[in-house]
Parts: sequence; structure tokens; C-alpha cells
Amino acid sequence: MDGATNSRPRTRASYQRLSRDERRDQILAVARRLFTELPYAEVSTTAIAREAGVQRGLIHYYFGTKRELFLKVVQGLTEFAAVQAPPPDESMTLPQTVELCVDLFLDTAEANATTWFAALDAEGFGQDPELLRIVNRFRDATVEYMLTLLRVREPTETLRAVLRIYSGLVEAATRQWLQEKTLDRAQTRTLLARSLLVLMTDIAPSLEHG
Amino acid sequence: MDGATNSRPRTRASYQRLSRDERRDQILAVARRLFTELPYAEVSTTAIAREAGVQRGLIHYYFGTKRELFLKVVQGLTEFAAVQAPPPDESMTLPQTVELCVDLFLDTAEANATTWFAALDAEGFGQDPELLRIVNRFRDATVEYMLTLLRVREPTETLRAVLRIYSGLVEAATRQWLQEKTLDRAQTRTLLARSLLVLMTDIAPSLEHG
DNA sequence: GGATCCTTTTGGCATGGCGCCAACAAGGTG
DNA sequence: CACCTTGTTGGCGCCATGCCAAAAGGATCC
Repeated sequence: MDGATNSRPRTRASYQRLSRDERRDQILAVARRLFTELPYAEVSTTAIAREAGVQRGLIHYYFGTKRELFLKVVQGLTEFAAVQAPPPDESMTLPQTVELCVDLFLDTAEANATTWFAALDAEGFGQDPELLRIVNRFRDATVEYMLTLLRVREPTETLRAVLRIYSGLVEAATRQWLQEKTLDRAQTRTLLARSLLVLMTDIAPSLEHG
Repeated sequence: MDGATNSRPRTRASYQRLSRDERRDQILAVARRLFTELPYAEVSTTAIAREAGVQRGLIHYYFGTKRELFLKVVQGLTEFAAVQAPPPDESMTLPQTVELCVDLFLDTAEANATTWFAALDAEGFGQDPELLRIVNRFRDATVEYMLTLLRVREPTETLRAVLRIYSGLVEAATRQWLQEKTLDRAQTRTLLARSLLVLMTDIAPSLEHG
């Protein structure tokens, strides 16, 4: 391989050494920004390294491969975008709880619009099983959270399925509101609240049979 | 490499010459199969060429770039998966029409499950504007088709938005039915039919104001 | 204050994919 | 049978990624 391996000076490298966590977080932050701005393929590890003021090999040292780094980013996004849990209130009526629930969705979506859609968009990224697992875990967590908030005693698998479907409705509605701007927040709120109410009180029970 | 570059006969290339359309369609067929089986990044032009029994450069000759080939594939998928239009029937009641509409969705989805999800999954592929345009055109066509089938005289923009959202519900429901298998066809049908009915007769009108 | 050691960080090699293009050959046309 | 069109090949150059051995921070110990 390279003839004069031993004679090469290999000097002049002035850099600052950081703790494992610091460097990790720093790279992760840069990667998060780039991955939410551009499609996966257009974000090169070279670009991430450059913006982090670091050599490309370091990314491999911390995250292994580019895909693994991407997965870490997506995981972070889903955790970040997860709805913050307020205490369940026993005195509220179902319609009230539903509206509260919807408001939480809308608040979260509005506050983290970019992040929110970046995480959702990541899903279609192919038939990547690992990525699918992450996004599904996020969906399931949301469903479980809805179940506690709505104080459902013993949720059936059917009800869970209905709520997962509903989360697809939430996603689509949020898109129309924040991205296409064909609905305003009040309209989106009404649509989502009434839909959820109908789904839970009316449609879901009618699906329960044999 | 063979040392005598210039003396190289450059012969022995026995191939069959096809017409433009034939070759195009052949490559497209292979690409469609591979792109629906694997994520974009894992399908190399080399693989496509190999399976098509053709040299890699030919792909560029016909389609320009890999991305353009992919877009052609997705476009083909959306056209193929488009719901076939039956004649609108003036004598049907709204609930009947709604059920017919839902059945059409389910038939299409069931018949082309792989294709269907491959097309939908392609969406998230990043913030690719071109790809977004193709998928949106598909969605809009579906919405327009629903409008004629449901015999809506003068659709408002709000109603269109609601139907676009509904198509998100269809997508999510189809996933639960065909991929996760947490619902059967009858349940999915009921859910989608009743949801569409409520959305159109009840919820959408209530969103129309100032 | 200097030697030692552990871990971070670098820099470069190798591989493979993609875009491109000039040369080549199939197969029809005069 | 030469000729011409154009489908087709084969290879060059570039860039991105994975990987790894060597080098440099910087804490610790004497």
C-alpha cells in the first residue's frame, strides 16, 4: 500500500477533545438539522462532518453507519414530538376529554411543525423494518396515551386498531392545516374532535362482534 | 484490465436490438418489480441492468437518471392503482353511493396490495417536490373521482380538504386491514363507510362558515 | 514537570454506485 | 452490398460510504 508509511510526518492536527456525550450530542444536533431540511440521500456524512467541524471518520466512530445515525435522529424526533402527558381528570365528560386530547395534538403539531412532519415523512423511507419499528412504537405510544386520557378501562384490540387509524386521520388533517393551509386551526379542531367522538362512541363499538 | 487497450478487438457483443418502446417497457417492468420489493437506496442501477440482461449505461440512455426512472415507476404505479371509474348511478341514495365508493377502494387496495403500498410509501421519500407532485396528483384525482361519484354539485374547497383528509383515513385503515391485520375487510368497510357518511353529511357542512 | 496510558480524532485507502460519453454493432434502407 | 440510423456497449471520472491504523488530546501518576 502506501510506500513510505513510516516516514510520513502526519503532524499538525489541532483539535479539541470532547467528552463522549458532548461530541455525540453535537453531531446528533447537526444531523437532526440537516435531515429535517433535506432528504436522506442529499445529506452526506461529509456535510454533517463539515458543519460539525469534525472529520468524517468520527461519525462512524460514534454511530457506526449513516443509516444508524439517521435512525437515532428519527428516534429523537419521535421522543421529542411525543405529546406531553397532563394528568387525567376524572371529572370531565367524554366530549370534553376528546377536545382536550385534540387540543394536545394540535398544540404539539403546531409547536413542532417541522420536526413533526420530518418524523412522519421519514416513515415512507422504504420498507426499512427498523425505521418502521421506531415509527410504530411512536404511534402505539400515542394510542396508549389516548387510551389513558380517555379513561378506557379495558381496551380491545379493535379499539386500538381504530385509534391507530385515527392517528392517520390526525396526520392527514394536520397536513391540510399546516402544510396545504386549506383549513384553519378551528376547522381542524372541530373535524378531529367530532371524528374521534363518533369513532369511539359509535363506530368502534359496532365493529365488536365475532 | 486487458493490457492491449488499442489492439482490443472490441467485438463479441452479440445482443438483440429492440424497439425503443419495447426496451423501455422491459426496463420499466424490472425497475417496478425491484422498487416495490426493496427500498430505493438498495436498488442499484447495476441490479436493474443485470436483471434486464442489459448494460447499465442503457438505463441512462432511456431514463436519464436513476431518480427519473424511479419517478416513472411511481407514476406508473399511481396510474395503475387508480380506481376504475364505474358509471355514476343517479338512482342511488347517498349511503348506498358511499358504500359503493368504499367497496371500490377496498377492491382496488386488495387487488394491488403490494403496488398500492409501494406507491403510498414512496411519498415519505424525503421532501422530494417532484415526487410529492405525483402523489398529490394521484390524491387529487381520487378526490375528484369521489366528488363525481357522490354527485356533489358544487364542491367547496373545504369539502375537498375534508376528502383529502379522508383519503388519509383510507390509507391508515387499509394498512390496519392488509398489513397489520388487526381488522378484517368487513370491519374496515363499516368503519370507512360510516366515517365518510358522517364526514360528508355532518362534519364538513359544519366547517363551512367564515 | 515530565512520562505514561487511554480514548478521541484524524487522514487516507478501498469499494461501489452513479452520470456520462465515445466507440461499436444490429438491422433496416437505398 | 455499402450505408446510415440509433440502440447498445464498455469504460472513465467523481463522489459517498465503510473502515482502520496511526497520531494527538489530556488526565493520571510518579
